[in-house]
Parts: sequence; structure tokens; C-alpha cells
Amino acid sequence: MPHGSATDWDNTARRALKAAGHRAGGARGAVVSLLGRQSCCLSAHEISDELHKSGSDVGMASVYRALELLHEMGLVQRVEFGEGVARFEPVTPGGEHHHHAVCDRCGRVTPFEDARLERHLDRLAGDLRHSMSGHDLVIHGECRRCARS
Amino acid sequence: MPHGSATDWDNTARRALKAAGHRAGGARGAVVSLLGRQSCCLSAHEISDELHKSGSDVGMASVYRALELLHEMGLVQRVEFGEGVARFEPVTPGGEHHHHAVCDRCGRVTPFEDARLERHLDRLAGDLRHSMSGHDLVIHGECRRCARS
DNA sequence: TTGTTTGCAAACCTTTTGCACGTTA
DNA sequence: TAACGTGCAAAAGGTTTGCAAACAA
Repeated sequence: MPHGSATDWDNTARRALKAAGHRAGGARGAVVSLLGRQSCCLSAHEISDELHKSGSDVGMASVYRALELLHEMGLVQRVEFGEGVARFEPVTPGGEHHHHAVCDRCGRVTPFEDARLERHLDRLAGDLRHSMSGHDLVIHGECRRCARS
Repeated sequence: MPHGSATDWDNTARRALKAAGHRAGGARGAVVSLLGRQSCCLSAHEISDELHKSGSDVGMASVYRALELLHEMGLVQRVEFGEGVARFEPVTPGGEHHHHAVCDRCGRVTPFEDARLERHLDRLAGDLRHSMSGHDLVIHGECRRCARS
């Protein structure tokens, strides 16, 4: 994917926003663009920092408002790893999904995916008669690097 | 299990605390007793409320300090459902483990377990070369009751 | 013009910390 | 007595909200 080009998610999100009567210029658009370039999760603070680095002086409140809206629309997933910070990541249109292994020592987040796990979860939710709009699995422990020392 | 009797977890926790040179009277003991009677997770605020209802005027700070200690000792697991509140539940001595389906409409939490899932996760963590001290899976969606309406 | 979006600052809430006072070994 | 535990109040984050100015249809 060439640098600067709009991603699938970016396009999907903008279309969905427009369809729902929302604009995606200024702050909101900047958040959409940035999220579109991510493959894993970012905190609101990281998003704000990143935007400032590239010259968009977006206020924290606008970042949170954009994330809230995108979350409501099912375009971003919210995940938490137990550090008291919420993290956000784009929900890919194709439905691919990944999970997170968190190192409790160094904080590193390792994303991973597993098709069998996804199928298993679908079945589980069905058994529970619980609809599943999203899900997230967090594995806590020590990453490869930290475990070695 | 008769009302008022000490649970397995209660006993285990008290033994572990004593072994580590900690006391379990007053506030800490009250938190241990209450947690021992839970099968699913409680927030710090819920714990404090519950204790006050039964006449133990335990300060919030003590609740958090007790939870922090128990968590460090691996006696309680900390889970978050994306509402910005941490929840805590006893880690059962036998190692049984459950996960949570959260209704994003009414907030109901449905615990569930699945041995195959646990085995699958062990294998996954192994593949990632990530040690696993704990894990939690959260399914978001609508519960049986809300989905019907 | 009219409704939406934005940034700032203040408010809010959960969680942590400092500190003086009890409590327990 | 000495170390530990507790409650209160204050502090420290992260997140949300009120509001007036800026913006877009």
C-alpha cells in the first residue's frame, strides 16, 4: 500500500459517515485517516500525538468525539489491557480480526489471529444465544523477549 | 455452600496472605470474604457498596489496596469490559476459568466456560512464544433477553 | 442562514498516594 | 514497641461536557 493513499477502511468509514449525515473534514477526518493507516490499536493520547506530529493540531476532545462516533457506528473497536487506558483500532470491512497478547513486563502488544478461534467463538456465542457484535481476547504474560531474561 | 461459611478461595487467599506476611483482618479481610462469595466479577465501587450494606465501613482506598495486593499475588483477576471501570474476580484454586459475554444494551454479564477454548489458548500462546499468566475473552453483543426485543 | 464541528477549559470519575491514626504481632 | 493496615482527603490520570467561535451545506 503506497504511502498517503486512502485505505479500504478509510474509504468505508468516510462512506458510512457521509451516509449517516456526518462530515469528515478537519479533526474527524484526520482521525479517520490516521486510523486507516493502523493495523493495531492506538490510545487517544497516541492518536493526538501522532496528529500533532504531522501538523494537525487536533484537540483531545475532538479525538475522543471522533472515536466515540466511529465506535457507535461499529467502525472502531475499543480494547483495554488493564492499564487504565482505552485503545482503539479500525474494524476491518472484510471482517478479519485479530487479538492481543500483552507483555505485563514491557507493555509490548503482540497482535495475532487464528481462524479456528474465530469459528470457535461464533459457535460459543450461538450456544449462549448471545449476539456477537465484536469480541476481544487478551492474553497476559511475558513476551518472547522478556521471558528470555 | 451454606451462607456465612468460608469458601475454598477464601481459605486459599487467607493462607497465601499469611504465608506472605500479610494480615487479613479489618478491611482486607472484608474484601477477601466478599470476593470469596462471588462467582463473577465486581467493580471496586460495587465491592465498597456491598461492604457498606453489611456494615463494614471500608474506605475506597483500602478496597483498591486489597485488590492490588490480591492481584499481585495472582489471587484475583482483573477484567475490563470497555466502560472505563476495572472489575475483579477471584481466581479459583482449581484453575477453572470462565469468560464473559457482555450485553452492550443492558450491561448484563454472562459468564461462560469452555474447556476446548482453554486448550486452544494454551496452544496459541505456545505458538507465539508468549507465556500466559492469565487471559480473558470478552464477547460484546446483545444478551438473549435484549436480542428478543 | 442554519446546523455541524471544533478547541479550550472546566468538570467528572476512577484510581492512586500522602499522611496521621489505629491495630496487631 | 515496631511494623503493618486503615481512613480520609488530596492528587493524578483519563475521559466527557459546556460553550462560544469556526466551519460547511
